[in-house]
Amino acid sequence: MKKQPTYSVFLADDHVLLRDALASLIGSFPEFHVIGAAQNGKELIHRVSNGPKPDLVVLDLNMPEMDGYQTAAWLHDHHPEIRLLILTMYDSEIALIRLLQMGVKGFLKKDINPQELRNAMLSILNNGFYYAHDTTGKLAGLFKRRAEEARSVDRALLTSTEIEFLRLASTELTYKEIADSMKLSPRAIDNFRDALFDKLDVKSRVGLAIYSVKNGIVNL
Amino acid sequence: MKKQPTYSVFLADDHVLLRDALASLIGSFPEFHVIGAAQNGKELIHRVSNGPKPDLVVLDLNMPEMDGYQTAAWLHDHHPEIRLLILTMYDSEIALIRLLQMGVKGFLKKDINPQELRNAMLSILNNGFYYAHDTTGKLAGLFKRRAEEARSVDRALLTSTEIEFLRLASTELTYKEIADSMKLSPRAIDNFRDALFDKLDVKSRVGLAIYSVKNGIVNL
DNA sequence: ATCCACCCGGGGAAAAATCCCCGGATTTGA
DNA sequence: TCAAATCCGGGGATTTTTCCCCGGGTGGAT
Repeated sequence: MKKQPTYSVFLADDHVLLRDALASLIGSFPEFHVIGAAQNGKELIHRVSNGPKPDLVVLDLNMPEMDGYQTAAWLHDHHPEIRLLILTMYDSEIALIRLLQMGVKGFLKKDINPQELRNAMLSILNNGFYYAHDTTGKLAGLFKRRAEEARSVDRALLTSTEIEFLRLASTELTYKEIADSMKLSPRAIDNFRDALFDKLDVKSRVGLAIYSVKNGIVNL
Repeated sequence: MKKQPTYSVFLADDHVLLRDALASLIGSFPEFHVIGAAQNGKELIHRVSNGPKPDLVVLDLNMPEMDGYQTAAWLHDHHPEIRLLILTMYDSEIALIRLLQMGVKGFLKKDINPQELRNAMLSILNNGFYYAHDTTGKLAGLFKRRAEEARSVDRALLTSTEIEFLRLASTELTYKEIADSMKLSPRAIDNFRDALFDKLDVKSRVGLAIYSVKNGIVNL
């Protein structure tokens, strides 16, 4: 029997090695105990639905089968009391805001040291949120712009249609085929492309594809 | 003092968490001991040059600063007696052959379990090589084709010019700008593009870019 | 020497992508 | 209710990409 209560944590990451490493690392923190680990969002949801609810879920953003975005959305809808910490390969303003809206309380790039992870988890549970230093900088820039012009935040967001378009633009389909696939006219596709060129600060379709990969919109 | 000799291992991976996990995992195998770990190829080379030489180097293919390809080439040139095990995110026939020519004795996808890693390391040191099951399949297909038509292996290889082109094709430069940058005529660029479309089985520039990302030719 | 693969380069044409112009419908918020 | 923003869509023009045709040079292997 323990005197002080510890937080329960559930993990999801598709890499066995990293998952095990995270599990044993988190288990070594006196404040936490790992109650389970899954290799994708689908498995996590299944096991959380049919088992004990963790205080905190640590999610890899880039997973096959069901990625961090989808999983975060589901958790936010069905178990809003569960805190979320997202691990990402890369950080981008847009990915960040998208996650914020899904009830994510913290982000961490994957190249972290153990102490940072512990700080993040404790901060989320005690303060309700956690932002790494570089993340903070991005957010600060964002809110600063929001003060200047209110539409900045909206501008920085991607709609689900835009995301769907980005996914298709990262394939070998032509815009015409993309239009068919999305049941839109080629003209509408033109608008999405141009809007995204502006929004994401790229100049060509290759730029869109690279952006999508970097931000986990497409999984390789 | 130990009765049985153990193999010395040096690690290189840019992710702290995974690097630490690998180090402690490998250290727990009775046959191995870790003599060092670096976060990129540059650091690895520096420390191997000025320190003890390991029996085996375990390398992440996708590293910033100096990636697995470059590092493998350097090791092969300067310390050919050191065995190499490469960890990759994705496996592709072409990346594989490229590494084979650099003296790499083994490949492993990153989503492995601990036992597989140990088997791989032992196999490389005892038998001189290691191929995972899926890798074996790819190689088998390759050698089969080689028997049929000798040029298959050459076909499957990328020249350094092609790699340079792929790198530039994964940016927002136009082909004309790429031509300038490579000091070639736009026509020559056309040839590279068409040859690679055929070789890599893609149909558009986006396909080239995605391929390059998947195979670590470009680092994000 | 001869064959082969590779590298470099050209003309021309079709398709795709990029970039302007524009209006109407719907939604959102003041 | 009115204004602003967003979404969808069209016309038209330019640039870029893609796809054919073609030959010359070079270096290695037989």
